[in-house]
Amino acid sequence: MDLHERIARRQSAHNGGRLLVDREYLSPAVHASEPVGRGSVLERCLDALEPVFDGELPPPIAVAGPPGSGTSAVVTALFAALNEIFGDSGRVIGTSTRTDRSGPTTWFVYIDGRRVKTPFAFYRAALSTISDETVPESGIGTDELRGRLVSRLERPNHRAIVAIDHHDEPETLAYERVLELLGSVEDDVTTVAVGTSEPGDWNGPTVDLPAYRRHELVDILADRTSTGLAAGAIEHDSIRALADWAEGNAHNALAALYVAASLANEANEGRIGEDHLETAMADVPKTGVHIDRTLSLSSNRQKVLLDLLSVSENSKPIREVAREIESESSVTASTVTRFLYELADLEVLERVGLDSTGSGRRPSSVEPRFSPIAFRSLVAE
DNA sequence: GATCCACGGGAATACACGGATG
DNA sequence: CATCCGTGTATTCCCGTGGATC
Repeated sequence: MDLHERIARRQSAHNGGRLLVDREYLSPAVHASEPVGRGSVLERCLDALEPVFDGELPPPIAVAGPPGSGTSAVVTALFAALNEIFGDSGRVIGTSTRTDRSGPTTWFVYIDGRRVKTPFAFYRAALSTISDETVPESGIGTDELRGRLVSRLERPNHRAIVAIDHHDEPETLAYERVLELLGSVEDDVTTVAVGTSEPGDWNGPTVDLPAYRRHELVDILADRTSTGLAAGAIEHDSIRALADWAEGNAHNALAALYVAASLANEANEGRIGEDHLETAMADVPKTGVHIDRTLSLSSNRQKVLLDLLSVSENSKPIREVAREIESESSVTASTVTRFLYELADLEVLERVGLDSTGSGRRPSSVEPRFSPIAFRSLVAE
């Protein structure tokens, strides 16, 4: 966004008296194109990738940090920038950095394990970064796609660095699986494993991210509010309160900010009040999962989640919840039940044991491990 | 026609508990 | 007393089908 655009948004915000200037910039599911407050981490990542600058491939690297510590934010930003410089997408963009460069082509491929879960999807995602031809979505075999990837990488002076993000979450592409899929081109590819922990029996270099410190969280929140909200829409004290509450978890801080802003906006108030902040912090579970985990689900699961939120005031057995959801949707209770168990396996829901009501096995209930208000708002888009 | 894979439903299995059995 | 059994529930698992795309 250039300066004119910023000013225009600010102006329209004042004219319309609107609180939300840029909803997307406030979204906890969207990474900033340039991470705030992670300069030293970026440097350490570049250190680990140093051989690239000499036209070599570095050894496999792990990037690990606790939830909300910015691992994804750092890697997505870094890979986008590096791919601009070292990749060769075939696009005719004559940036100065590009024309100065000589030497081998190195693509920086970012794979989001939450959305890329099958071999077919993996090859497809990799190819779309590496090649500028359009990659079919179906109607073509997985072997065919692998063949295209291999032939592209086997050419001299062509190689790739593949980041596999969220490799240690349930049902995502595991790191070992990616290694298998890359087996036939392993000499031309190196990997970056991004997650909350290193892959099993890891003995390569690791870039460890610490949780954000308080003032860093304040900077992140201030950056988002200055662009996303009308001027003066939030007190600096409120930002500090959010940062304190989030205890280093940037996702939780941003989610609560987003919820508070949404509440104030819906109430047609020009600024975020104390009550909005309180409600927001209560709505975002501190030990929950990233909101993007819910957003990466298929639409029918999201629908079931929405129904669950509207149905379950107090914790009821899964069987009853499923029956109520059945009446609002087109699927049977049996299918809803299975979805709810699956969502619990994905850690999106938490199973809560209930007291036995009679004979038979003890029922359990499910509760969201994400912010309901943020989910409703983000899914509606 | 080929291919991927999301969908959906119900079958199969696991568990809890009380009561019968050895 | 220890174990088995039957019944009722909860949970997991499997697999055929069809939409979308090429």
